Amino acid sequence: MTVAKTRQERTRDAILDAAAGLFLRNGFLGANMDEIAAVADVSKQTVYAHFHSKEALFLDVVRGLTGVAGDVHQEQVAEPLDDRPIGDYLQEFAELQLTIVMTPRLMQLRRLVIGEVERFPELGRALHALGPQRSINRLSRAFAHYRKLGQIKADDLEAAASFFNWLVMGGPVNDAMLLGDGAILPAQACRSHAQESVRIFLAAFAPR
Amino acid sequence: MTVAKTRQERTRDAILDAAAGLFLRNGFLGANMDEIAAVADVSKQTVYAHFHSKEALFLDVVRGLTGVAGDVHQEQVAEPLDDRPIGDYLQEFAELQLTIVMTPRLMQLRRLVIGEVERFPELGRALHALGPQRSINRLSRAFAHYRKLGQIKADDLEAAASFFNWLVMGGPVNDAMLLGDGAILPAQACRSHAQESVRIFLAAFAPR
DNA sequence: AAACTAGACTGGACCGTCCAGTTTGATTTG
DNA sequence: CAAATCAAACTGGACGGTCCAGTCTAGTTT
Repeated sequence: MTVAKTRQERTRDAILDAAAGLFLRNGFLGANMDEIAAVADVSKQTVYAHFHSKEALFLDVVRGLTGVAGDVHQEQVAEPLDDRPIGDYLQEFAELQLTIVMTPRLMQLRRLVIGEVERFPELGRALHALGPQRSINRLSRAFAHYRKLGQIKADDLEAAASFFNWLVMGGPVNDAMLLGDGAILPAQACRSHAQESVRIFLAAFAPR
Repeated sequence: MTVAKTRQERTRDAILDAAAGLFLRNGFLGANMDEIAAVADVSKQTVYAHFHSKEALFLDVVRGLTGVAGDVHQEQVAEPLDDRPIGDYLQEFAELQLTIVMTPRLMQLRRLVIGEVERFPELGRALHALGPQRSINRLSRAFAHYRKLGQIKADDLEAAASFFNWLVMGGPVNDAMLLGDGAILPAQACRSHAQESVRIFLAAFAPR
């Protein structure tokens, strides 16, 4: 287990935690190192002992957040390779996706990265690869499975996966981006939104 | 016409132009007033004669950009109220939407506003209202028309409009947000993307 | 007379460094 | 086993250097 942490590790985690909060709220330029140190309850010198610059700290923070986000998603979404009908699989996928991705923390991360794309383009690429792209890849693999079973009809599976993904996520994500965390869908609405997305998708991609 | 501008107006426009470029590239905190004055070829004092603070200038710049964006869209998208079949209308709508919205300038504006949503929430609301919401409202009205003609079958027209909108825009917009302006679709790809979006939508919402 | 210029200036924020001392926790020693 | 020792980690606060919003002044253009 990773239970026993050294003092160094605990300090480092405290700094990363404090920095995450302040960067997420204030952006890269809006956050300052004195406050990060204060919130982490650590001297400024210690911050610089662990991270040699504000930029390095920022990169570590954001990479950590995107990595965790990607992993959580990876683990929770069920595999398609059983005998469930495609409709059930898509419904579960959509609901999980909505509840995992549509959290204040992840929406703030997304805003932060988007706002800094000019300054840190690699963060945008990383969030893209671990976020939407990862979901689309998973869906593509599931679709290959369901195509063999004759439950779906499509030439370009990745394109189909992308359409389904944005059918589900497009509205909610973009509302949350522009309207703030208050626009995040309640769990109730997620169900019916997912349901209608699945209906539309299957109307277009189910054989017959 | 608005051809003859006073000196004051010309100066003001030069400042707004320079500020737009720098804010779009560097963000609110990343841009500075000395450079804005220099690029506008104007003294700093003059900048402050026209805008009493950096924040006021920023708000004017962003409101101007979102207003123009909304208007251009408003004017160019054709009215649905003729006897074209719904497929043709949707195809044109989608292609226009893609070419008008997916420009570097508008994507930069979107990134800027998203990055500053915490600091300036009203800008997020404005961009939402004049961007996605406006398109969705237009579509809703068109759908009401087509429903009367029996060319579409849906209970909640606004929900249907939203699904169509994000079927078209979801992937492209979000790619451009995270991957930068290089990820903007070439005109060629817009056509087929729009085509497939229309096919999916009509498979789910055309009667029969 | 109104609008604008050039550039010096103020006050404050903030990154990153420095340094003299203290705490922590493990190891060694009596 | 308890006391002494020790290196690494951390403290707290001062400080240099830079950047920048906003003001001021004295002069120029239209």
